[in-house]
Amino acid sequence: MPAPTSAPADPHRHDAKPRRRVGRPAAAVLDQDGITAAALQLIGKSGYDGFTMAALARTLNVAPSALYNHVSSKRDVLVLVQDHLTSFVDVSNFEAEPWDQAVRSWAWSYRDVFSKHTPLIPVIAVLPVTDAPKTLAMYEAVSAGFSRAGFPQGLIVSAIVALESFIFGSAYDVTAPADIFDSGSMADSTPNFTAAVKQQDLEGYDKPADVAFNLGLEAMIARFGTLRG
Amino acid sequence: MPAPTSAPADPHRHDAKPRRRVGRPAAAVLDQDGITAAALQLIGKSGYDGFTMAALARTLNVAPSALYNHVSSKRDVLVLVQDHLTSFVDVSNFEAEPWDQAVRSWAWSYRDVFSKHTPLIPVIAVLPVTDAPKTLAMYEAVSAGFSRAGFPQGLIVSAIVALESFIFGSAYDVTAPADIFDSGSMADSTPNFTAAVKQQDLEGYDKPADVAFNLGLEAMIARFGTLRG
DNA sequence: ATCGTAAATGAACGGCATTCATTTAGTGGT
DNA sequence: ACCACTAAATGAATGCCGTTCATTTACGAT
Repeated sequence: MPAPTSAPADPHRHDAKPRRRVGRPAAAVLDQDGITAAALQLIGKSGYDGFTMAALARTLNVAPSALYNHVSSKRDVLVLVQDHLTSFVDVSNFEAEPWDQAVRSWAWSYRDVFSKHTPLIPVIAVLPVTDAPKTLAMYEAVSAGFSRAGFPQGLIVSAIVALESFIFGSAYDVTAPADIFDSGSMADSTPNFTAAVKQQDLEGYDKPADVAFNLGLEAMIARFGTLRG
Repeated sequence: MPAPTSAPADPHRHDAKPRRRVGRPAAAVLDQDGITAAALQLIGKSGYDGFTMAALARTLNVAPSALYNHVSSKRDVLVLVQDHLTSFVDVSNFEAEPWDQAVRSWAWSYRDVFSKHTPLIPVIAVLPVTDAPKTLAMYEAVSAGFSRAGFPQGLIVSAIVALESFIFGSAYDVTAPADIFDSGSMADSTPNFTAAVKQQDLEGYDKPADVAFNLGLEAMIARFGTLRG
């Protein structure tokens, strides 16, 4: 039976709250840039776990299905975010500084940007550059720098890819827990490794991920430098 | 109305098929090794997209919920698979061959194994070694090799991490589409990059991913070799 | 004026990992 | 020999999630 105070059911009655607007709005409230910005903000606040199409729609005050008028999938949104983030990577030094300095600042900033966005790495790694204009612009700036520095034309892409692979792998490394190499109760059966880990802990001023990144990056810079004509 | 030939509903009647067995089986049909093997086989057949707990259970002739008596999550299964795969990585050369040769064969086999399993990389990269005994065994073999080769104790872990980061990043690279760098209609605005890609295509006998991996790996081997005491 | 279309809604769908009450059959203790 | 305990299965249910679709509406062009 109905609650005593409730009015009888009437499908046509007016609610206290006005009906939510439906249909074409006065001006479009959504576009790809707005979606990208909202996505980036949501990811910053809730991480990639909390980043769902429903949550994204909520921050935009819109129904989830409305998003699909502007993007074709969640992956699409991730691509937009990825491309936007790439514009934060520092390529400025390829214009003024010497080649090795430029590579260094490029690589460090690239790693730093994506170490906070490792879930994008599987997306980037297989994404055609056509779908990511800002990323393409980065490649242009970097390869122009390599070219100007006298790098053999046929090796430029390979060298960039090698550096990029190292950068992506190292971005994961940044997010690893500090005690990831603690062998715990199995220390007895792994004496060499356990000793190496202990020694590293003793010597390390900097964060282990930074030491490893520096080591690999300098190796590549040194060796690739000898390839310049 | 019921179909003419159907018997009246009777909750106690015996079906033609015997009731599915419920409750404790004569002998346990599941264990972690069996789950790991089945998971690996399923991934091989259906890829990581087709790899669901329901599908895994189906291949084992078991209800999905039964899996949770032996693993605590899907991630758990992925960890088991990851650890198993690591035993396919070749560390044998650290015992007989010179250091640089050993690193080479280790790195190539490591990359080859996980290039077919890139969805595991985010799992490995942050996984405490305690949870992956075979992975820990690999680290022991590798760090023993570095130690025997006269590598300074405090740098061994950093060097391995740098190599590993490069390996993981390069594993993604293997899976990238061949025309990933085709700049298409934007070629005009990226002359340097477009030229570099074209030149690479002309010169390349080997697969681009292999050229890049070789380039980076040899850079690291050469540089790290100079650190040995 | 009218017509087409862009852009919103909300209901529905299928799939996913995971949880839970329940059932059963071995195991170990008395 | 009996009983209590527990390991290991079932299947129903839960709560998300990404995505689709019919429907509604208002702007802009003809």
